Amino acid sequence: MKTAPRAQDVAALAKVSQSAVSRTFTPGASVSEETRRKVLAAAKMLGYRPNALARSLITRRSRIVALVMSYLDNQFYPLVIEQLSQRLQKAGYHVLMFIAEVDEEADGVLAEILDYQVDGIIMASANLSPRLANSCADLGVPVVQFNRVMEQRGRGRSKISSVTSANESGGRMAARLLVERGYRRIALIAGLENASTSIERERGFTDELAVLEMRLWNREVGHYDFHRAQEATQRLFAGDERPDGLFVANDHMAIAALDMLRQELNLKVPEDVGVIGFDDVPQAAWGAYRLTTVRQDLEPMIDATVALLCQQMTGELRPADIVVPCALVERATVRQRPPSTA
Amino acid sequence: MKTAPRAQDVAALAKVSQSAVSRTFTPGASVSEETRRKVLAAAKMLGYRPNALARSLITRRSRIVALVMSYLDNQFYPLVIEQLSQRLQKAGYHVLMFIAEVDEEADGVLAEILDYQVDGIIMASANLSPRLANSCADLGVPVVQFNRVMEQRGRGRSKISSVTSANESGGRMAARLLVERGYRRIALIAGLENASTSIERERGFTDELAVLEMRLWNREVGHYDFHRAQEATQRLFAGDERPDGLFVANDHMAIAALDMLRQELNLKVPEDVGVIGFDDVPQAAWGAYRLTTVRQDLEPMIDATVALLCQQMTGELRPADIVVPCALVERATVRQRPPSTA
DNA sequence: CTGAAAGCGCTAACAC
DNA sequence: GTGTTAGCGCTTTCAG
Repeated sequence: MKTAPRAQDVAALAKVSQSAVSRTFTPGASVSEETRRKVLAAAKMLGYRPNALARSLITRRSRIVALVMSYLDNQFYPLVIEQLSQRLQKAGYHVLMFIAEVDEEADGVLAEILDYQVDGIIMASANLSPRLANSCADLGVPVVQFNRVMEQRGRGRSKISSVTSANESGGRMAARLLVERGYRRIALIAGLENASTSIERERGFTDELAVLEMRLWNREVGHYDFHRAQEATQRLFAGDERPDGLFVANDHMAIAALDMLRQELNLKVPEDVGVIGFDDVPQAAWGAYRLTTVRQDLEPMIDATVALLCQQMTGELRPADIVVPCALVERATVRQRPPSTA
Repeated sequence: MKTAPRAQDVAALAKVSQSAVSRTFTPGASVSEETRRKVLAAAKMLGYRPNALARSLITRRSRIVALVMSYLDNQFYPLVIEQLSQRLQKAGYHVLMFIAEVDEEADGVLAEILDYQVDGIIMASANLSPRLANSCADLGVPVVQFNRVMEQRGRGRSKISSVTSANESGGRMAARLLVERGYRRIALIAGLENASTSIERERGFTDELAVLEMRLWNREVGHYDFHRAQEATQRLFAGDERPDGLFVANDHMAIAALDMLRQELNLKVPEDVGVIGFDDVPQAAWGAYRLTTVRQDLEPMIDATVALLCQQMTGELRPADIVVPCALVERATVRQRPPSTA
């Protein structure tokens, strides 16, 4: 267990100064072809690679980006991790992962993140307190929230960026489809009361219902959790006057609802009740579900997130809020046309 | 955008030396209650926290652990990420995440990892070349492979650790169950030809079949991929003499097979064909599938991984290979008793 | 283009 | 217990 070779060692072997070694490993530094060759040869011999920590200490750029997440049981987020890390890796950054407890404000973890001098932070499905948003801004560490926005949206220039899909508009689409297909007693399962995604989807949904001169039949909260969504479904369908249409704030819960509806309550979907989810996770397309849903377009969301963060890290851009359109994906949990008896 | 306060600044404000500041932030260093109080007060005023990079440079311990993964579409791995990061966080480590392309050897990414002076490496569902395994060992960076073992298993003292479940024994269980329940034309869908999980599960399965004086009816490779598993299923059931029992190397593919069997081929499970998966991912329990499967017991696997790594990082332990038992989970894709006509 | 020298922010001897 | 000092491995002036 020998210790790793240092620039000094390479310099000695190549018979050049240590700074020459540094320069060969610094893109865009001026070194003669001759020295570069010697250094590279010596480096290869020793298996030398620059110590990223020491480099960061002096350059004040760690090339590390923190990614804060929760809800990994919702398959949407693994996809986010996968794509984000790959894109960030390609851009020359490395990802420090933090799992935040669901529903807690991620403040504790954030202090630790900052200790590592990260160049930027991505918060996905995690809430950032305004206080910490400020201290990040003060330190010049850009933050982009993914799929979440801060409470006082729109009020004044926010200091942190966000990338979300058009949740409200997605909610509207769901409402329109359900009504158009002849469902009349329409209920909703919300996600988390304090999550902007859930709030916005619900608002869009109920607003559009109002436009169509209908009212929400009933409402329960599923906390973006599989089991709790099943309980919510049960409660929704416990009374005599059962709903016949259901909008669920995400696919993960919609699938839970579907299982409950079919296996436990012996209801037929889409005949007895129509169901719409949100996200379009891979499972929504699985043969046993074929869930009609509102798609969040992951790729442009990732693109925007990485672009936004990178530009802010290089100081090219100020914080911004980006909204990516949603699209309705019709599969088999909403009927194709209103029942002829209607 | 002010720059972060340094220990120097705190020292000045508290009217003590800079080393006093360092000591108050070093657990187990000797500082009088008096100084400690002054330093803490000053630190709070300025919002000081030690720079982890600078600290690591000198202590030669970064408290960073690298986690290399792929296959995030298999829900087993998001769970692994979630649990591992939480446990590592609790142990005072931070997680640098890398997504490796499926099927490539993760050598490229590993060099970058080592640049960051990580204290340890966990490779989950990713293959490490023996060459790099050696260079990690040389550098004194412990590696534990999660759910994968190196090719030349058993031969001499390996330099890196592994945590796996008893894949072979799991495969045997599957074979026994299928035969016991009267299935006779038994086929298999393998994962990846070069993945130890797939190889071992298959070996256990066919070996046990042999013990029971049966032979594998047919075999296809699904590459641990949803779509390719569906194609494999199609091929398996294309001929005249269809299999009536199917062991699939993981749940992710088993679900794909189930969809294909029921939706496309109009076969009844478990009547026409019995299906067994491997892993027991959350989706296997979903109402629409209720997949009979071999459970990998995640918690003890995580425990072992974290314990192993931590002990090796502190030098308490040499590399080891740990194998966690599997358990059969019966649900609804294998019939309860052999058909009476048999 | 190259080497010498300073120093990033911190910890760890070492004297006192 | 405390301050002083010497680096950790590297980048970056600054002369030459």
